[in-house]
Amino acid sequence: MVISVTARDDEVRYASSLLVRHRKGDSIYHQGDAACRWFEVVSGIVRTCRFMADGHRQLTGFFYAGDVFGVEADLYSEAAEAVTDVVLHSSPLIRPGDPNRTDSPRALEKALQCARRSIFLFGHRTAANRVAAFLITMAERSGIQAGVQLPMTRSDIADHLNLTLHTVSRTISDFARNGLIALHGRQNFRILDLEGLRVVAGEGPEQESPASRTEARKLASRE
Amino acid sequence: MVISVTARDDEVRYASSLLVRHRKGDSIYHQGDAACRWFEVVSGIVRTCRFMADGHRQLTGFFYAGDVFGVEADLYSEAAEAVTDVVLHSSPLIRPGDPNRTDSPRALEKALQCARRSIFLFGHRTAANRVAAFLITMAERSGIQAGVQLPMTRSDIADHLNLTLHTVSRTISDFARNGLIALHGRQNFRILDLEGLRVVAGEGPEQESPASRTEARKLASRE
DNA sequence: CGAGACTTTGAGAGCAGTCAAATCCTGTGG
DNA sequence: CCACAGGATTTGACTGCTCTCAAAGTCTCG
Repeated sequence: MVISVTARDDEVRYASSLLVRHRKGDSIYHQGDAACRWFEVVSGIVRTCRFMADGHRQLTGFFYAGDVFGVEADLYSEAAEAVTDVVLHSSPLIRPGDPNRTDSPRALEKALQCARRSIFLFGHRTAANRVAAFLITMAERSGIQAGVQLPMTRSDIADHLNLTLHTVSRTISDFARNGLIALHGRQNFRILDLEGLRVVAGEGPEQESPASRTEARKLASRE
Repeated sequence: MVISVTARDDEVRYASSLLVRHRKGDSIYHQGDAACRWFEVVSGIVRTCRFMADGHRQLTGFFYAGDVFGVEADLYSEAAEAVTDVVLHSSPLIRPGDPNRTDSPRALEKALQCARRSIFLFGHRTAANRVAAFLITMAERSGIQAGVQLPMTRSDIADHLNLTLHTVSRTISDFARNGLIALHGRQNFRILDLEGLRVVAGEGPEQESPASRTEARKLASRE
């Protein structure tokens, strides 16, 4: 069942369930829109972002197949955009005349899981910590070790990790120089040394000795 | 209904609902424990924290009266501790012989709301941004403008904002010197200039001009 | 092949972390 | 009631990591 998202009438708006397609770069909903539907990613990748008063962008999450976004109470507090071409499964949050939410606990749990993942990333202190943790997460989510895709731009990654795109770029280049990963083009990499990457992320076996932290820093430092 | 939390038998463990008391500093559950119950704060304040492999602590959230924590799927991914003496309302996540979760969508929504608040804080770039946003949040949650309590230590705040306790202390002192807030002892403050604080947080009216950012920096800078 | 966007790299400045020490509080014991 | 011990907080000096500003390089799409 595929219904164009341009339809506006309530019949479609409140259809219990529909599939929606969006092209890369499209906006799915805007920050401040009335929150009437929630989404589950069928294929492709979505990003949610919030625009701050000073003009800078915070990227609150990336959503892959199976992930849930748009579960909000009143207004969407963040925008959702398609990172790649996407297919979404969309359901109403509230039906007309029915004050009960129709989002299942399962959807909420998934949304919570995604939120926790974002919080976890921010627990890492340095740029190397955060980028390493991000790359590991990407590899785990894609399920493959070789040929992991990074479909988002460096700028997206930067706004997600609260760094600048320069720092992200430098750090990724350093990882490649130090043999932790191998880059194949801009948006494709392979992890060469998962243990080393975990140590740089601050999640490694880490003997708790001050020496090992110095070690991790050396690995992550340029040259 | 008050039942001591030291009881271990299943009758209590799976009681549909009970009140629990904890003293300041007590651990409510540990990272890695089997997640069998979730909690709603009746009074007092709770913090959840995750201990990273390198020994540093990430404080994932503060929970006030009405907030929900401990809603997790399998194991608790973070520890929960009492910041002050607390009273909690506790309910089982799963009942024996009943594979369905008993946490209501409402509890999940609250947990999600708390998670979003944490993510929001991290969207702020500088130390001044984050501390200002944190203080505003604290004031809003306490509902009062004057005499806002900061029951957690500077170290707690630092681990929550991903800063050091030194930077937190310096920044708060700067705010006081610049007339944005007034400190009354260590754990009590009053907002003197909410608009100014919002500007420093990067959430102010902010004319979008480069000048205003410089302005905010000056306000936040020492001297 | 060319235009444009995205990415990489470099140099310098500024902000936050580290190390160190002084000061302030709080609870305890005399 | 006061002195004291211990922890928490504040402050200072310095280092180093990340941001800013700038420019060159690379990839993609028409």
